[in-house]
Amino acid sequence: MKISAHEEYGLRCLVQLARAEADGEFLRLNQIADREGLSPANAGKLMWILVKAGLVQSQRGANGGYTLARPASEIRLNEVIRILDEDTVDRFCKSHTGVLDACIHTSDCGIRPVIVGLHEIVQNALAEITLAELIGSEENVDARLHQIQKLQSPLRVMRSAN
Amino acid sequence: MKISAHEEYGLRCLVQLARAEADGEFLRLNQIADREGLSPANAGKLMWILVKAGLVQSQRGANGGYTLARPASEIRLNEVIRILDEDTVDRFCKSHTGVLDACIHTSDCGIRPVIVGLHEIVQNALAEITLAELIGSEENVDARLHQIQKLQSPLRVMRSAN
DNA sequence: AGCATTCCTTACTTTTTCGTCAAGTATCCA
DNA sequence: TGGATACTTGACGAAAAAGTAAGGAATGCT
Repeated sequence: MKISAHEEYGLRCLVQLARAEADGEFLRLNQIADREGLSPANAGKLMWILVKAGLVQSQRGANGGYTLARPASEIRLNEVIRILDEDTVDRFCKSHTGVLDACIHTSDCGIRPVIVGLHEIVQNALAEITLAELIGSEENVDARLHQIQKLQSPLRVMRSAN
Repeated sequence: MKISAHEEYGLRCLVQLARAEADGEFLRLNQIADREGLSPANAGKLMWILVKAGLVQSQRGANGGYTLARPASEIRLNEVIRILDEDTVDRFCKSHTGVLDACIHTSDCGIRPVIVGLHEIVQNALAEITLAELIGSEENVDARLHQIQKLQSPLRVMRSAN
């Protein structure tokens, strides 16, 4: 259970665009790549995925570049992760109805709901965070995360008393 | 953000052992492999990881096989997933102190806490489920999952009113 | 119109992960 | 003690993911 390179780097590129959002300026591919320390070719592929999904807009030619298609405050991380996943997931489950009910090989054991439920939990947590919240300091983001997480902790506290 | 083949299959093999727990019987490699539809060679490798981690015990020779090292009710899924992850994670972050604070390349953006926090949320959710709870019907497991998830929902309900 | 800039697209290479095989070793039973 | 059973372990090949490279297409400037 870990996030892929696509997800992490794609998200980072989006954060760069969110930072540039205030200026209303376009960010060139080289700028994005430099700031995240990855090759222009690689960043280009990531950006194309995000463009295709309608999350960012691109402008070709001189003075071109990338910019967010919507305000950063209206872009939630669950959407971002879902888009960046699709590339790799599509092959596995061609028709992913809803979440991914059909992906898991049919079996009579109780594992399928675990996998599906786990994804739901992750998606719900990600839905609580917007791109705009990621451009602040690390402390703020961390606090936000633990605020979300705290809604989940009562059970743990009760149990950890044994 | 998805679970790897190691994680899914390893977990399934453990569920098989949990089912056999009541009989106090050992399960041979072939039995496990047959019931989960994977090759004996593959299942063997998974089982060895679990043996090495101390989660299951193995008995060699005639009448040998595998059995859980602890009661299924005392094995939580977060531990299982962590063990099955380690194999692939070790390469990435040699010294994973605590969760995985050092894995993420040092950067000044706010993404690191997102990744770390996300893992914490997943781990906490998994910590609420034991192996014993997975041998019931799918409906029960599903209900258990949504019970855990519900602790997280108030925020979502508030927001979805816009 | 022509040229420079920048994104777009496809194909290829490398790396990592997944699964298989076969030889090795321990245990039990007759 | 000998043989059968069954786990152990390292090496190998295939498949998928990640990253790279190069030619094509659109845009703006002079």
